Amino acid sequence: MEKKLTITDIANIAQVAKSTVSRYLNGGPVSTKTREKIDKVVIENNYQPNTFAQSLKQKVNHTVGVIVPRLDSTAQVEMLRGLDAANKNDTFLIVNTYQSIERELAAIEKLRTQNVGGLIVLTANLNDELRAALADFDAPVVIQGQEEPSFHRVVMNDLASGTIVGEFAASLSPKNVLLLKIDETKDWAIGHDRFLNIQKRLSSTHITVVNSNFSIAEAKVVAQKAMQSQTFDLIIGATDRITIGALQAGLAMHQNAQYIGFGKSDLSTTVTPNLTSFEYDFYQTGKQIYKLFRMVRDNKPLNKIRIVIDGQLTIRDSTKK
Amino acid sequence: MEKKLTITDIANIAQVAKSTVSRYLNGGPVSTKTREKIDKVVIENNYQPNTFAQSLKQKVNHTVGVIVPRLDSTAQVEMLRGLDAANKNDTFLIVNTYQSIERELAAIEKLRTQNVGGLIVLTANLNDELRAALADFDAPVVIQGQEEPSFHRVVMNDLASGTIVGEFAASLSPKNVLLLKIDETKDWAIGHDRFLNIQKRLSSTHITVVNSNFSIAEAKVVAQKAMQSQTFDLIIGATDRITIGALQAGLAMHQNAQYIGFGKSDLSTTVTPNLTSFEYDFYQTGKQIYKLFRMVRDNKPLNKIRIVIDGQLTIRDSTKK
DNA sequence: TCTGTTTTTGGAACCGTTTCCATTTCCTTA
DNA sequence: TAAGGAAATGGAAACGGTTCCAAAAACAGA
Repeated sequence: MEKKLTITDIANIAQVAKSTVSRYLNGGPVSTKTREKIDKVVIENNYQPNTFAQSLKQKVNHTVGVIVPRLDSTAQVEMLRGLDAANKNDTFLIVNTYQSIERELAAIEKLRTQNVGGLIVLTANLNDELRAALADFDAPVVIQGQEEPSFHRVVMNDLASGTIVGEFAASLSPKNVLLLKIDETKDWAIGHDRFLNIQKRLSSTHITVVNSNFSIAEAKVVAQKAMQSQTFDLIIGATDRITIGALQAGLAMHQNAQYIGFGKSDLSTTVTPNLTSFEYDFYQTGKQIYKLFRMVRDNKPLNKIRIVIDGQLTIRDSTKK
Repeated sequence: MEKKLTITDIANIAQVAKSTVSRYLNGGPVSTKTREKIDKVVIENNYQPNTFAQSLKQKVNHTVGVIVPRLDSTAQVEMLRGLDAANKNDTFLIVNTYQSIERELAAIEKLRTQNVGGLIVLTANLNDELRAALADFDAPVVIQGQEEPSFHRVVMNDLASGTIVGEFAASLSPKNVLLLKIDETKDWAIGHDRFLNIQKRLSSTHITVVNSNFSIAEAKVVAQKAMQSQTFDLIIGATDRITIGALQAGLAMHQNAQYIGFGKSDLSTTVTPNLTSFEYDFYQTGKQIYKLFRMVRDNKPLNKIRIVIDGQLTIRDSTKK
């Protein structure tokens, strides 16, 4: 708990000017002799420069704001883990916006006042105001999750995924399908893209589409309501959690259906039956996001860069009668 | 993308001294007339003070490091939500340590070099090195989760909870009980305290104790192994996730048992049967942690403060035959 | 040894705020 | 209307660094 030493203290102890200490710290020209002198003092006193003073003067800073819509999601947490793993020397300021656009705007504003050196936005939903706020953010911005041509971005290939899932679903020859979606105004990628081709491939089948939110509980309620009037033999949920909600409902109501989810959570292999699921590697995706961010910050490319992440279907018990 | 305005710019435009603008910003004495003048300029230019300069000058700094062992836990995420909700004007630097002590030490060191104005540690496990690092951290520290008398802390009343759960368990008159614990060297509060009184109350019953980690998958495997040699009629898990893992195993192996968990996750009401669980309100706990932190930072109390959080048992279908 | 060039160093200014202190302005009251 | 005290204001110094520039030291070649 002792008082923190400043660069001036170090300079005094080492009998040099503080500009020399500053140069020493930043790899400027310093003679071997004085370098050793300062070395000794710095190590002995475990000196750490004050980052605020540094950032005040220097223009770039290595704090990167990360905006996350929700933390109770395996996908998001895995991406954060990927960011951490790929991270070189940045500090991430993680802000959870709880899926609220207002909170997201407030977070951006706050990060702006903190002069963060960049922004990584895991996004579910952009409106014009948000787009504007991000567009004139005064540091590099990379987004994930939505196909927004005006930003550098990492997107999941939901259109292709939908095709794969749709084809597999069709191969099961279902009679009556329940799709548990997310409202497309809440999340276009998941709400719209992910289901577009599923619906196409199942166009000759009877389909019921209902919206849920991301919680297991809500999905269960929504599924229960749908099941009251009909019997389904195939249920596809927008995420694993949603599908598990539906599975709980189905089990309780003794509906003998097959289930398909999206995502990659430990839940899919722990429920009974294990869940067939279209899986993305979110950990690797996180690494990609960081790489893209570095690219953008270092090279300031003129055109927006787009990285696409593919996934794969893993078939488990929930689609084996 | 325009250049950021400084307080000097604002002062010039408004034709006042920058000290006046500063006072205006910080609620000092300013006449109505100049207040209005400055108001206008600040709003028109969307002026935001530079936080680095502020932190440089002010002694307290409003970035608070939050160390979290894992993000894939409802409890932890809820506490973070509580922190956010109670937060006045601090910025949280969330660091996920993935339950690794080395990563936690590294995080503390890094946060120190960033001059954070305090530390909130949601902790599962402290060793001597970690204790030492936290003890001479040069800013207020508050921990949650473990009973460490040398720190300001918020702890869950696991001893009392164990008594309640133990009594309820005894009232079910089980013949053969399986306890799914956490290794006490990994998490003393959950591994030891939570189970101490459960075991006392069930001392006349046959008990099998096995360790798991926090994942559903591991719990399922561990439970399966235990169930291979015996049949249990009551299973108590250290967390809801662990209990759900056991439930999955039990269902698969057609063991007709009752189940009790700990925690407060949406999972407990979505599995079938709904889980009887001893519930803590982690959201409120998060708020308490922040309040304690503010207390400590503002008043620098001489003695360590301890706040105890009680929970309550909620009985659901999993203990109704 | 002297001059000229390069390397190292110290001093001062600056980054954008807050805060202290002295001065000015504004009210009250006599 | 003058005097006194309270409230508002401006100027300057500080916070802990970096950076510019000129001076000093070290080195090189003749």
